[in-house]
Amino acid sequence: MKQLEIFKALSNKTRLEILLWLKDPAASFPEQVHAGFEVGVCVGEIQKKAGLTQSTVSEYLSILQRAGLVSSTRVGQWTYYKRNEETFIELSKIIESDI
Amino acid sequence: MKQLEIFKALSNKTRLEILLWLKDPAASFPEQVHAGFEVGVCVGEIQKKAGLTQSTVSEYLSILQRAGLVSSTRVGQWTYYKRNEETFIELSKIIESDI
DNA sequence: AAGGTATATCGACTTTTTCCGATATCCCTA
DNA sequence: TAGGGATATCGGAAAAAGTCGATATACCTT
Repeated sequence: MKQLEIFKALSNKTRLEILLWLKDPAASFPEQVHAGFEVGVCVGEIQKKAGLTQSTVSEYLSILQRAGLVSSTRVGQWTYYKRNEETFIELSKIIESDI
Repeated sequence: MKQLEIFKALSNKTRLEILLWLKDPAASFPEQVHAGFEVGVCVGEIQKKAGLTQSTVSEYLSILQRAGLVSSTRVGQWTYYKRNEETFIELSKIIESDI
């Protein structure tokens, strides 16, 4: 686990918000037409909620993904992102003992 | 607890190293002449070990302090910094449940 | 095959962070 | 109270991150 990359990914207000939204997609986003929330939430929905441009949000999601905090699944023309809970658990342990 | 500020403070290689060194000062620094390690480690020792300028290290320490990760004690002309373990514990809990 | 929609990538500009040298402040001792 | 040592603060140059609009790519539908 590359802690530094994770902390950098978490050092941005919008990215922290995205992670929170993804914690409870049903509460945070309107119903998705093309897939249930099990696969995650598509970029477009996240973008609308974040209020930044499509390119910025896409970039943010790949920063979160490179840090291992989310993972993505492509389904048709949509890419769905969801949280990677194992990374959060690992991170919490690292903070308890390795930092 | 201001998570964003904490994550920013942790987003730097040298600052992470400093926190690690402060975890076991006796193993990381030469014996201090003017005080035992209970009060912390003085800026000069940290600076030597970090290999950056005095001003940079002083600045880094205050970033860590503003984030609540370390605290300082002035004794004579020395300022001793030590870890604030409660913040690390809190942070680990926040990651488990609030992020 | 063509057009449309969703996402990713690129290039540019702005803002923030990194890190330095110089200087100021604080405190000790002669 | 003057000089010296330790730390803090200031101002700036360079590098990185934030953010955008434009364009490319991928895929779906007709």
